[in-house]
Amino acid sequence: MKPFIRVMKALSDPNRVKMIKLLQAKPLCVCEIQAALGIAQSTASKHLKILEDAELVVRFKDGLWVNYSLSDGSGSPYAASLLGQLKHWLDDDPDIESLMAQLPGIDRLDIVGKPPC
Amino acid sequence: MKPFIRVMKALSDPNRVKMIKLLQAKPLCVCEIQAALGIAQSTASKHLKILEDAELVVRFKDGLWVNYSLSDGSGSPYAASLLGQLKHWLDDDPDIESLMAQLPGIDRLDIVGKPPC
DNA sequence: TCTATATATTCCGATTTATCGATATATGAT
DNA sequence: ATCATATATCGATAAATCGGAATATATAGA
Repeated sequence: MKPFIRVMKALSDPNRVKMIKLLQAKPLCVCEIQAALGIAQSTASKHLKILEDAELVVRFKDGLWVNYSLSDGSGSPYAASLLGQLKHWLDDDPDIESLMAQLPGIDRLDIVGKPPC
Repeated sequence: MKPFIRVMKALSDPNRVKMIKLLQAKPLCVCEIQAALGIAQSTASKHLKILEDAELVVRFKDGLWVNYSLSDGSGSPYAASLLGQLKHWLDDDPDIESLMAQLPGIDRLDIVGKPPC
């Protein structure tokens, strides 16, 4: 029961669902997700932990960055099923559409904002 | 987004998931569900409203009783998908097993407890 | 109409959840 | 070793959620 509830709870928050949709495009680091959603860094990190605990996403470090990507679902049949459905669900949702539209402009190297010249 | 979130939230509570599993066996009235779960009547009624708003269950009145049964899913693809999966999910969960085991002993006519003789 | 009963709604306290700012941790570079 | 930076954790606050008791609503029967 617990693992199932964990997956449902994880997908009960709009920001976390948006994270899943973002990660369908490509793996992203915390700061990119944070920028795409316009939320505080601590908030993004906590949401990602909840998604990870539900086995919906996996994390792998790359130097200073921590990248997240969708889980392959092997750890949880509930996560696997929902991830599969979410591949086509919500694609025509206005919030999701505008979110995905701005994703190409998001790059971890632009976020810090290095001073010119 | 809202309809999807509603379904996920509805299935994020153990008591509501148990209600879905109970209704897989047969339609039940509020008092039967309340008795099976051992919760207050107002609590049962409130949970059922949340499930109904998510289009996971439907209600039909029969005199003084209000019966609930699983939705056919035609109103929400999210509800339809989750209801389909829940047909086989959690069947071996200890809580669900003991819950279903006591279901045959639950009857709306026994709940009121008519005096003997 | 009055009574009894099954359900819905309201009210309230307790717990959880979402969010952010501040701080701690970890890693790469100097 | 020190510094800078990306991320995680902690602390606090506001909002949402869950539970039950009390009350309101609706319907069947006398």
